[in-house]
Amino acid sequence: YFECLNTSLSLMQQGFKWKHVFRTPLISCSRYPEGIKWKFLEHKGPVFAPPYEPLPENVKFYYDGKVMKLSTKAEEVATFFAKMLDHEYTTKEIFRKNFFKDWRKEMTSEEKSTITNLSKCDFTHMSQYFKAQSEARKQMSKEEKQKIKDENERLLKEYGYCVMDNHKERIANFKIEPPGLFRGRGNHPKMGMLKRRIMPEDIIINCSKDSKIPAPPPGHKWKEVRHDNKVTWLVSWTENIQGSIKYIMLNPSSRIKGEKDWQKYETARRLKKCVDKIRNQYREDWKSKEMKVRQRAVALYFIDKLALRAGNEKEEGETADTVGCCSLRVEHIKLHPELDGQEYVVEFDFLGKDSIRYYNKVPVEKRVFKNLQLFMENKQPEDDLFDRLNTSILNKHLQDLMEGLTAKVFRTYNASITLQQQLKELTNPDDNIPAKILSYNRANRAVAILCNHQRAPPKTFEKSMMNLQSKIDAKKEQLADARRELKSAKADAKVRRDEKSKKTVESKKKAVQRIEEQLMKLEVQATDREENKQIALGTSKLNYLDPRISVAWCKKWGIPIEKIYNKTQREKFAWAIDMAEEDYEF
DNA sequence: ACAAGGACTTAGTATTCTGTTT
DNA sequence: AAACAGAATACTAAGTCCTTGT
Repeated sequence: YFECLNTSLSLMQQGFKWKHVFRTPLISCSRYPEGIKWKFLEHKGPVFAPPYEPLPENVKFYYDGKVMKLSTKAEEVATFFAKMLDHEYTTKEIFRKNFFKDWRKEMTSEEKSTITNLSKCDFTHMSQYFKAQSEARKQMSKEEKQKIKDENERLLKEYGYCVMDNHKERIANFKIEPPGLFRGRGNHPKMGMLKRRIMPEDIIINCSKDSKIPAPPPGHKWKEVRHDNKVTWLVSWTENIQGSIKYIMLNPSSRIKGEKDWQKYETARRLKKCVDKIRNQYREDWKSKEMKVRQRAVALYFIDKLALRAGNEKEEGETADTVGCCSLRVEHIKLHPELDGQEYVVEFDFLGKDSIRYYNKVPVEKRVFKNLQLFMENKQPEDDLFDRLNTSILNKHLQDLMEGLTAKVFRTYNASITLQQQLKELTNPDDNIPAKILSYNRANRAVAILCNHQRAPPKTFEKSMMNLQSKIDAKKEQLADARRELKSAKADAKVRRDEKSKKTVESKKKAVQRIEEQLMKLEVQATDREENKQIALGTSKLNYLDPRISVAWCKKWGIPIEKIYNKTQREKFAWAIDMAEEDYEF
């Protein structure tokens, strides 16, 4: 499939146009021997962050009330802080401590001996300068803005694409992350640390031997050039906060990402075939003599039922304290033999990925409840709930149950199956298109809730809700007016009985209908938005829902695909849009 | 068997773009 | 033309899971 697609695309890029392209889905993804990701790879290397531009002389930094001229290096780091001055981060103790420590490392020995207390540093002038700058940027003339746009386009054209196996592919992140202050999420012990500037000497280039190897910037050298076709990345470097590796990789629309995505959903569909067996198995295991097996079975039950993440162990003090299923601690759950008329309720309260809170009260089966009581016996709140279990034990077990099965497949499977089933349940054939789309969004929302995909309510939420409401009110009045007009036109027509007044009645009728439709659309919009206040639909749409389900649904109900997927999403899911027919079953 | 390293997916937020209203 | 709102995109952190080395 991807072979066909890419061939037709690349020919079109050369300026040709087919009369029509028939695409035949192939069953197998990979044309390569095990582990080989490509045969040819050529690219231009990364784009580096622009060099630091020192502040103009009139922008001052004050220490202890006195003007102080900073060395270039110290000044650069100071500007990072100044740019964040309005942010809550800069009031947090850990942030300030980490920042100050790293800032001092960049100072001259003179500066170091003078600047000993962050509270005595006054960045406000610098901050004002940056605010003025960004204001000025907004006020730029059309021509100036166009110039910047053109330059960005040139950069994208030159560095934003690579050639992988005869096909020109878009690169996802060809720009190297600029230096700045690290902003972790949640209560991160490293917040405020200096993210250092990445130089060509830090960069490993990956490309094929027979390609044109990208040239480092003048006067610089790459750290290494390698030719590893068992990986998909083009560029990598080691970041200084966690010491982890960062990569430049291809866009989701690329063959290599698309195939992988497809494969992911095929694995989840294989799970569909054996999930009943697996569920029976873990139910049996709740009774096992071995504690390890019981813990594994209860954890798997949570992963399946609640779509929890696996929960790898994390190094203490290196990251925010967050957990997943296997790393749950005793303090994260409460057992209620009875709660609000329900039996055996488990109350979950913990911080998951990105420090997003997971809070849920779930009635569970009696056996699970009894097991949990057992696991919690004689333990402190900070002890592991599943002390005989970790993700590698769990995944090894899953591998035995089904080839390619890991904990995260359950999330994909449950998300996709929920969407499919919710769509079946919620779609009303008699609804018009906006109402059907509302149903789609509700199905999507059910998944987002299952996966606990949250967002901060937009700052302007209340206001925009009020705006919408006043629009609705106005529309209602308009409708009342139109109805009145229709009524009088009807009465008029009854008296006069001529063609002209009949026509007037018809047109008034149409107007009423039109306004009714508009009103309904607005009301649907309001409901949708209200229900979506704290829920993020994007993540599940992009990562968990088999796109073929959505495509099939659109085809079945005659919904234009553009109503469900925007341009980027259509590019990512091109394979599914072409492949799925209206009878597709996940 | 276990820890560290490596590669890749998933995640929420910040910024920019675009179209509309004032 | 400015202001605004919502959508789209950019950004990069934070997970999962596999591989490698001891």
